[in-house]
Amino acid sequence: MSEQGSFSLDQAEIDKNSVIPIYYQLAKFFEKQIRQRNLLPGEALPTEAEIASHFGISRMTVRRAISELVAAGMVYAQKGKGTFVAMPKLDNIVFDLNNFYEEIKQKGMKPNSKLLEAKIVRSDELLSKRLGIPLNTRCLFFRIVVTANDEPLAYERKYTVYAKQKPILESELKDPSLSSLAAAHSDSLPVSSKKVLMVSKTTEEESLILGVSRGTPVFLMVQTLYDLERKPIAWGLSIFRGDRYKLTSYDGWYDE
Amino acid sequence: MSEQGSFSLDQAEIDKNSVIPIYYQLAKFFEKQIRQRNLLPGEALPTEAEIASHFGISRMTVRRAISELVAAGMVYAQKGKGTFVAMPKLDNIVFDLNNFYEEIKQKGMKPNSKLLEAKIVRSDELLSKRLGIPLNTRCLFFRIVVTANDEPLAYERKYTVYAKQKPILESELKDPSLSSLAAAHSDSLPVSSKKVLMVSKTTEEESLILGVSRGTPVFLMVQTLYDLERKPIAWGLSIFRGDRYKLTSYDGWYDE
DNA sequence: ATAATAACCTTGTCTATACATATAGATTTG
DNA sequence: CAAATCTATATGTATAGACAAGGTTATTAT
Repeated sequence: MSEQGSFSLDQAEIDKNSVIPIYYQLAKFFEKQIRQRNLLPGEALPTEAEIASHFGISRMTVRRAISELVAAGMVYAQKGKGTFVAMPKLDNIVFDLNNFYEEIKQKGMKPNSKLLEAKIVRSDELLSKRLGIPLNTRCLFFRIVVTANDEPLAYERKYTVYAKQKPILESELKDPSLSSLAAAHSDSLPVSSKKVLMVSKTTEEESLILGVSRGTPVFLMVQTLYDLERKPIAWGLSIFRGDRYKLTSYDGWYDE
Repeated sequence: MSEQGSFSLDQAEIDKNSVIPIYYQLAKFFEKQIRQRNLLPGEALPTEAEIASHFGISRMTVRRAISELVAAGMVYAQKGKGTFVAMPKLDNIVFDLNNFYEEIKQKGMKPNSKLLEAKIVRSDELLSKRLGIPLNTRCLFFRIVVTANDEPLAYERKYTVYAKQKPILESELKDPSLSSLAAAHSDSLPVSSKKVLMVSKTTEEESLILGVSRGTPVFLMVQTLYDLERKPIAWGLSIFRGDRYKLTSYDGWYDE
């Protein structure tokens, strides 16, 4: 298992006499290597013993450095195996609209997602720009309705590049999230994302599908997924019924 | 400086022979004490040496436990002084609408907030229920417009209990955030909050103030602040122009 | 060949110690 | 009296070593 990345411990400049703590210098070194893609997701870091002896420092100091990266979610350690670069989490950290599947369940309702359409399309000018691909490239298009107790809550339109040219599996329809669709059909994995949350009114089509009158205020979320080379690989637009959905956030850490 | 809280190290049940790590048991003990208000914000934890000798464990193990709490933001350590319980942060972790002051500045625009009105009102039924106070209690009422380059962006209405009966200071009008208003005029400090983000259409009054046509889609944020006893001490409603504002979130940790 | 075992490597926990650095209060000094 | 210095105490960094426990691989026994 050879490391094909351009990573090497020699590139690190650790000054043991600096006022900056060694563990901090070391943590920043690894963080930089990961951010600059010299260490890729899934790759192993050198073992703690290797790092310690390479720099002539204590293993505990190495552990202190790595624990910073673990806390930041950039690496994960497995007892007996090693420490590995994590897959970037594309969780919604700012708005929780995507995870509303769980919220619906907690309210005792039955969440479901119905696929309205799944087909191969040729990219027009707008889609080509959004996905950074030539005109008329073949892409996958999905139209999905998310329901709670069979009442429509959200309407989603999603596009991914169609690199693998493989058929759409039944199993994918159970989790039609943008990142899993992108992982299944593009030739690379999503590692970063951009989300924009806006408010809007429903169009004629959206009103029909969501079963609301035209012009109902809605949340509108636009999401773009990127791969390691910062190339967009998927694009999606979700519309959430404003009369049925709200975002709640509790701050502070007291019981009761 | 006597600790008047019901905190004592004796209450901790640390099992040194348990499979659960000592540092973890210790961290959970302190977390529980803080959550149950036996250790209040600003109060000092016992020193690391005290804790270590009390339980007959190493100081490094104590530090490991405390570092968990520091990472969780529940305590902060000051070199040479001690370790103290932190004030709960009421930052917007889920939606960043409140911090849009900064965002406006980053776009090279000039943010400003104009006080439309600040007066003492008697609570009606609705406000009494929201703040958990008797009918006709005296409260402070604020109406604020936030502008960017003199264009109105948001309209806010805020209520706080008027416990201190002290006049409204000029200085408060520079930072008319709900938590600073509550801190200034209620008899306790806000330590937790609830925020709800919704979409709506503007009313006649809101349209006039924001300078948009009636029925424009807007973000609507309702915020309630609570003190240590879970008593609501402030309530606010913010309306953000949907045609001028959007929430953007970037996930993943790669450069460029 | 297959299965059980042993050896080895990895991270996880814990100890005891040393010194650095920041703070606050007491003491000394001008 | 006031400023400077010392001293005690607190957290911060770093070390070396021991053992635990999960995981992999090579060895051995059947």
